Amino acid sequence: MPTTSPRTLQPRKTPVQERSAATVDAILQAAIQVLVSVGKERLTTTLVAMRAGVSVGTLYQYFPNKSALLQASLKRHMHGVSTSVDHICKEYRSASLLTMGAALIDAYLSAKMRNVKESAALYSVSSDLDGLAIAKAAGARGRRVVAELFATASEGLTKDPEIVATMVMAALNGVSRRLLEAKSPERELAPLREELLVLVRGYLLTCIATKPAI
Amino acid sequence: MPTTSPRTLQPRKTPVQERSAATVDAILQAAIQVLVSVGKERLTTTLVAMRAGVSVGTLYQYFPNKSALLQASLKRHMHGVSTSVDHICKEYRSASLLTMGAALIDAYLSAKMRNVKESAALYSVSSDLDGLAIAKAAGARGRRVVAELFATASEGLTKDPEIVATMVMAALNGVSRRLLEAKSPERELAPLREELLVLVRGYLLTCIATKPAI
DNA sequence: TCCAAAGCTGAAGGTTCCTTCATCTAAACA
DNA sequence: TGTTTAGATGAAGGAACCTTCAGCTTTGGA
Repeated sequence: MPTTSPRTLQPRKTPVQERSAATVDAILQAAIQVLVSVGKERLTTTLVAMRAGVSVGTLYQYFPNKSALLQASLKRHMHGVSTSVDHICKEYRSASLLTMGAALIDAYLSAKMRNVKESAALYSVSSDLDGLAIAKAAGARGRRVVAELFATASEGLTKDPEIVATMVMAALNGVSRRLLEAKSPERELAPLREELLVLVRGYLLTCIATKPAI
Repeated sequence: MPTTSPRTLQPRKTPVQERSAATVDAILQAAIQVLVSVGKERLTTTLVAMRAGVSVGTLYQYFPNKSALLQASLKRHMHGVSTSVDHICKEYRSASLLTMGAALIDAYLSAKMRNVKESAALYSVSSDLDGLAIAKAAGARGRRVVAELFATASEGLTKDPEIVATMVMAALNGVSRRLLEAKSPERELAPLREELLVLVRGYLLTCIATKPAI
């Protein structure tokens, strides 16, 4: 019977044996697969369990409800992208602003393009009420990290790093989305990435006092 | 009983008397209101009908199913934005590229910001399977119209108008989205619009041969 | 080898909500 | 005023699907 879903969205059981960790992983992967193949509207917990090769009951041992399952999938995906961005944010501290911009674009786009179908399918999760909060949080976090990176730019910013980060990430998101909903994202990647570099470079040049030769 | 929904998403009855046209309008408005207040997940046809001050049966006289209702709402919203963009695309033919860019930003942002809650709520509709097709089509159309506009720029483009339009619209979309999911979009509008102008101007300057003074 | 804990099962309960249709009311028109 | 047609009603049918739980199987250690 559908109860009023408990607001705790943590797994109800934490894996202790190794096999159950594998089960959780299988369920999470299956959720993505089902999402990709039938879409969020027609995704059912039974379908996900089947795809994972377990029974529904097992699914509910690790996720209190369907929404929690979807949120976990989204978090996992977001975490992958965050990790990529975090990584280059550490690597490029104190570099030149244009280098940072280029590295950011590369990292973000390749993370999103690693699995196109998955990234595209998760947009539907990130726009319902539960998913939106996660997406917003991830966005805010990314913005903060990138702003901190920009603040270390060797040239020195003439603007608030926060707003510069906001604009760059917004442009990046806009292009990613456009890319992911294209008929053939792979084909469009190269030209759009190139052009995005131009866009971001042109903008970043307005954020520093002295303009470098290239 | 839920039948296999007919794939024709046209209204099943075309209003002939004036009152029924008013009814359709009320239903469409109510759909938006319910969407804003409870979200797509908890929107039900009965709720929409109640809000519109009619019975469910009436709703089903004009929309074959729930999905069609949502699609009609989305189309209506998209059409509003399209109209704004189309309008400035006619008005600014043969103007300078930078003028076009500024006008486009103004038109697009003010159309989206006219009703913030509505625009934000409709993102959830435009990411399910049915809505996505509509959103994609609207995006493609917008891109085409803007590319045609850019092609008339007085300076003459050094790049494919299509890709220039793609980038500008992607950036515009990215910033809109960021704006609409902010805690207080109204407060952020002015600074982000300003910065978006800088971003787009910087980019458009790379798309023409001779650079104007300002 | 045996037991306790962890993990797994899946039929069934129960709720939600879409959709229909027989019937009623209002409008247009002769 | 009577008739026809458009428009509106809302209770009820019934599909879909989330979630539970009593019992079964597997694992790991004593």
